[in-house]
Amino acid sequence: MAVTLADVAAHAKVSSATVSRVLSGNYPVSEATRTRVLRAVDELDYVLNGPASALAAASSDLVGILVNDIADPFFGIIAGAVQSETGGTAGDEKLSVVCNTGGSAERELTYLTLLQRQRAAAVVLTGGATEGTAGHADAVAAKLARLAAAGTRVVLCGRPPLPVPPEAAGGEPPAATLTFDNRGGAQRLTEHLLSLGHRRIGYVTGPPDRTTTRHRLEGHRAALAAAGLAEPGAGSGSGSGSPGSGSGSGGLGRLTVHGTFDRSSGYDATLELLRREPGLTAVVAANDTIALGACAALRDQGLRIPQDVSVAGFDDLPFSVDAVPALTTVRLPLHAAGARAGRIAMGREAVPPGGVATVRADLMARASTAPPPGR
Amino acid sequence: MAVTLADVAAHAKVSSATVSRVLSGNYPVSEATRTRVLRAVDELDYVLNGPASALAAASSDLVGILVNDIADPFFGIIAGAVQSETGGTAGDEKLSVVCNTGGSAERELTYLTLLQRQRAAAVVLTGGATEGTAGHADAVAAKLARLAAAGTRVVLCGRPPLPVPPEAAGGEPPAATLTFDNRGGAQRLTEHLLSLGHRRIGYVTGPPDRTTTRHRLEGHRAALAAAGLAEPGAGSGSGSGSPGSGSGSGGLGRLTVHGTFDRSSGYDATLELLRREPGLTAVVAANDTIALGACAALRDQGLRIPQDVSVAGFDDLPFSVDAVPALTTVRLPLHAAGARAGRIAMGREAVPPGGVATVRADLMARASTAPPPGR
DNA sequence: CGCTTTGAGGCAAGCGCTTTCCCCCGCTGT
DNA sequence: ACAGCGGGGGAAAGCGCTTGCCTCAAAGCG
Repeated sequence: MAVTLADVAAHAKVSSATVSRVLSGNYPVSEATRTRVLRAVDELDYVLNGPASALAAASSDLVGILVNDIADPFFGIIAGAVQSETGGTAGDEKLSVVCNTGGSAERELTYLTLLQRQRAAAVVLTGGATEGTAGHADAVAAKLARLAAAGTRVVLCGRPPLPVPPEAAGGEPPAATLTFDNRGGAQRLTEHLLSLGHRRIGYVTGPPDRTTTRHRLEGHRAALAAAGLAEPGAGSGSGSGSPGSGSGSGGLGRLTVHGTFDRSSGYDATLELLRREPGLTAVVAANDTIALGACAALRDQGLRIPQDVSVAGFDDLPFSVDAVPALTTVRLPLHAAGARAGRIAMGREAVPPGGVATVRADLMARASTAPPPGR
Repeated sequence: MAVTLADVAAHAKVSSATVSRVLSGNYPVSEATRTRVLRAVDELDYVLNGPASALAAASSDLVGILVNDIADPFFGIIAGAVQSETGGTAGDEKLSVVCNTGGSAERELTYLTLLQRQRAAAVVLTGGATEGTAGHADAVAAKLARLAAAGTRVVLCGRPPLPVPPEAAGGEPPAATLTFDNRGGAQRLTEHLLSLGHRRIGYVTGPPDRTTTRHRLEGHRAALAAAGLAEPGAGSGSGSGSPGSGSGSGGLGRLTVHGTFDRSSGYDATLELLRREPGLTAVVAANDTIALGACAALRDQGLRIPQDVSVAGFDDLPFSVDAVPALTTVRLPLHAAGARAGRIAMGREAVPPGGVATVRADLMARASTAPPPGR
């Protein structure tokens, strides 16, 4: 039905092999022939058959990007940056397949299989891995190893490195990893609050089964602990290896409330925090979106920011600087990290030594934090 | 190198045809055989070769989504919604390929060709079509017609319908279209401001070569005109057919300033507006992001919102309700529209009669607009 | 009881490309 | 002038799957 290579070949009076060579460009073809072929391609309006090409060449030009939620600017920015490196650059353009996992390891696995099926050239995984469902995390790791073995480049961006498989401890890491310094950033943020004089600091976390959530909380607690303010009932940030222990909401201190990474949970959690500790002088949120909800809740309670209560977020999404007052937060260089991930995925940049690079997370002190009312 | 169908067949002691039938499921296979095959698939860790399958079956399970900028929540939300319908639902899961066109018709064309090459099952185009580069718009339309002819479902979401090709005036429209009521929404928004008593209303538009920009501006002017306030030098919203006339920034009234769809252009444009007309009592922005920039600019000039100047946006992105004060805007049901586009793309929902459906745009009057200071 | 119907599964022909061989032709070296 | 050589181009063998067609056996029928 459609125009095929053979049609073009006939039209240009050459063999189909020649046409293929002209199109792929990796074989010497005389100038005369090349123009003749190109003319024929043009006249017949020929478009290469991707599947056939991929089958014959045993490679495709698809790059997969797994995100938790594409509607969330956090992921949107990363995905966009990855694309800017993998996308329609003349020459070796790749098509990027963005897959919404919703943060579920199960769907992650599904998509990974789908991408494996397409023989994707590379896969970039972003977002926190869900650790909840025990078997899945391992299954994901195993799948990634298999993808890597099949020649797909695997890059993790903004998630912790894969556990090194015990059997192949010496081998190449199956995935290049760009991990954000969530722990350090969170720690610096809370230190900032402490140095302003805050002592009653509430914390609104993300979903308990995300590593991102856990690492940020650990940083927060480390800062608290260093100031001699360890919360009761909080097992301060220790080993990151043991998933099993409890489904999450146990063991949190009185000033820590779990939420999801969205605005309304930030709103509700802040109300809850206020109920538990009316004398709160600061609220730290696990991300900017939660912080926005926190601001709304505080304002609805008649509290002024930052005069009565300071608020801080994490991520430094574009809207944060426009919040009123401008939000103190921790900047994650999402675009830069995504772009780097994209370059690694394209094989244009070397994998960081050891397979893992930590991306810095800088404190952005802005107007939403100030000394507590007492001082 | 990889496990193939034949390997599975050998392992299960059946022919490869049978394995294929078991996997595709559209052919009667006895229960005993099916389990045997499935077991073999499992044991060998077999993954179908997508390209080979697509080649043989002459169809693929890719859906393309073209957006201007995936990092922009406007597009992120639509893309996410499309995916929720086309994505990993058990059974006929499709992989969605998100392509950032950056609003350039040229890149749009590039991606369309790439998708055509992949024999995509469907393509959803969002975002305003750039009309600037004359030939490209036609080329895009022609390409879409060709895609449609080749069996790819084409859906336009949030952009105007394709011009009906003169030759095939009676035929099926090549694309199903979901178009936002930008003109009507903008008109209602400006009417709202007028009814509050505003007369000196500044307008910050988007890029001049987008239909979205134009339609919103037309609605704004229609409202102005109806109130007897037509701006000098503004050819009030008339025919939408003639692209050629001028590259855009001519013909705008004194109170209209062009920007791009981003925050900083909103900031700059608002400053410019203030310079031109210090007595301004309201600023209408072509979208929420611009409005945020406008708010920042006004605030930096010591003006209060809404007591001194009212501000309104368009789109009702999630952050708009959290702006301080909450932003008056026009709500576009992005998620619903995207989901519907996805369903149409999957062939699960009928194309609207005539091929075109208009999606409503409702005024959301919030705290950022109030009567002007005089009254 | 022999013959037709029917369901399950095998055979093999491609799908449209890439790529390995190989050949042909014109050029250089001696 | 002839063997040698190298570059441009053709023939054809797959790549791994889907599917039309056919076979075979068990079941249904008169």
